[in-house]
Amino acid sequence: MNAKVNKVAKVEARAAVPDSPPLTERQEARRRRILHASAQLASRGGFDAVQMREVAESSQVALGTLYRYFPSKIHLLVATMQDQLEHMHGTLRKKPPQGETAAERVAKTLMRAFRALQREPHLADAMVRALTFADRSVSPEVDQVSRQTTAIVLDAMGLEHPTPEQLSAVRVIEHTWHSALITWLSGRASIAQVKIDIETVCRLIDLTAPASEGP
Amino acid sequence: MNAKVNKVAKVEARAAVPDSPPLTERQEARRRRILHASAQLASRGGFDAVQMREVAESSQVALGTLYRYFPSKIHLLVATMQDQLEHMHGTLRKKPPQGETAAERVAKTLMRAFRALQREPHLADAMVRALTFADRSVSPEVDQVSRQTTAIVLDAMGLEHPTPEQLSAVRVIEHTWHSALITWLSGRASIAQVKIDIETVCRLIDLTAPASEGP
DNA sequence: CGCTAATCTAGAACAAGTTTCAGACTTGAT
DNA sequence: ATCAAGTCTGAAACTTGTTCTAGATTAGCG
Repeated sequence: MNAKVNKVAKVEARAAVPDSPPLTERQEARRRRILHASAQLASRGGFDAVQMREVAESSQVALGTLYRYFPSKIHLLVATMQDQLEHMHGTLRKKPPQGETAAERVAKTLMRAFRALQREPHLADAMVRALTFADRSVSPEVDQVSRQTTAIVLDAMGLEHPTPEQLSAVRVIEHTWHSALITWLSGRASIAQVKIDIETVCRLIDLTAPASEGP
Repeated sequence: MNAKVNKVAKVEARAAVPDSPPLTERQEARRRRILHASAQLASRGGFDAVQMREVAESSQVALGTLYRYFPSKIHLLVATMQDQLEHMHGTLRKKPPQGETAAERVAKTLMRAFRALQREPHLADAMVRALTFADRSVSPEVDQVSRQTTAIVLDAMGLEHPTPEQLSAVRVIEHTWHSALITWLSGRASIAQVKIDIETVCRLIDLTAPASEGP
C-alpha cells in the first residue's frame, strides 16, 4: 500500500514455483520462521496485526532480510496463504468428502475449508484481504494460490480433463468463495448465508456437466 | 491500512443513508469537490494515486476536514464508488438492455457496466480494491454499495419480489462480479474470460426461476 | 586456509495514512 | 448584532510500510 514509486521486477517469485536458486538450510529455516511468525501474528489481530517490524523481530531476522525474502507485506501474506493451502489440500486428500454429485462434493469440501477458517478468523482475514488487495506485482503468487484452489475443487469434482465450460464454472466458484469470505469477515453476511451461497454456486457444476447422457 | 489502534464508531454514515444532520450548501459543495478530486486522481494512477494530502489540496480543503468528511481513504473511495454507481444506475434505467431471459438481460447489463469500467480502468481499480479491502468500520457504506448493485441486477431481471433462492443467486452474481473485476484489474484474467464467467454465473438465474409454469 | 561475492544485521531515513491542536471562521439562536 | 457551539485551516506529529547504507557474516571455491 505504501511504496516509493517503483514496484517492479527484481522480485524473485519465491516458493511460488519451486525453482529459483535453491535456499541453504539456514535460509530455509529463516523463511519458515518468517512464515510462522506471520501466521501467528495474523492469528491474533488479522491483517493489521501483521506488522513488518514485528514479523522481523519475532522471526529473528533483520527488517531488510524480511524484505529480501518477501518484497512486501502482501507478498508475505499471500505466501502465508500458500503455505496454509498446502496443509489444507493435504488434509482434504486424506478424507475427501463424500457425495452423490460433483456439486455436492465441492460444496462439502468448501464448507469444510470454511469451518477451518472459522477457527482462525483473524488469520483468514489477513490472508484473504491480502489476496484480494494484491496488485499486479503479486500476480504470480496470487495465481499460484488460484491454481492450488482450482486443484482442490477439481479434486473434489473428480475431474481430470475439465471442459472450458467447467473451468469457467470453477472460476466462478472461486470468485464466490473469495468474495463470500470477505463479506463474512467484514460482518456483512452470516455463516448461514455463506453456506447457502456456496451451495447455490455449486449448482453450476451440474449445469456444465454434460456427463451421463448425450445424443 | 495505517491507523493508531482505534477505528470505531464516531463515524457518521455520510450519504450512505440520506439522513444525518443535513449539510449546509457550502458543506455539500465541499463534499462534492472532494469526491470529484478523488475520482480524478483515481482516474490517473488508481488506488495508489489517491493520496489524502493531494485530495485535500485538489479540493481546497484542509486535511483535517477531509478526514471529517471521510474518516479514511477507504471510506472516501467507497463513497466515490457510491457516487459513480448512482450515475450508472441512472444511465441503465434509461435504456435497459433487451433480452429473452432474465439471465441474458443481467449478463448484458453487467457487460455494459464492465465496458464502462474499461474506459477508466484506474478508477475501477481504486474503487474495487477499496471495496474489497474495506474492513468492518466501513460495513455500512459497503452495504449501501451492495444494495445499489442488487437493485441494478434485480432491475435487469425485472423482479419485484425475489425469492430467497433468487436473492442468493444475485449475491453469487455480485460476488463473481467483484472478484472477476479484481482478477481482470490485476492482469490475471482477460476481458474475454470475465465475459464468459459473467455469462456462466448468470445461468444461475434461470436455474432459480420457477417463473413461467407451475403445478 | 584465504578470498570474493552474496547475504545478513542494525539502524536511519523516507513516504503516505492518520491524528492532534491552536487559532480563525460560520452558523444558529437569542 | 452578539455569543456559544460547531467547523475549518494549517501545520506538526505519529504510525507503519518500504528503502537505503555501512559494516559484519557466511557460502562457495581455489
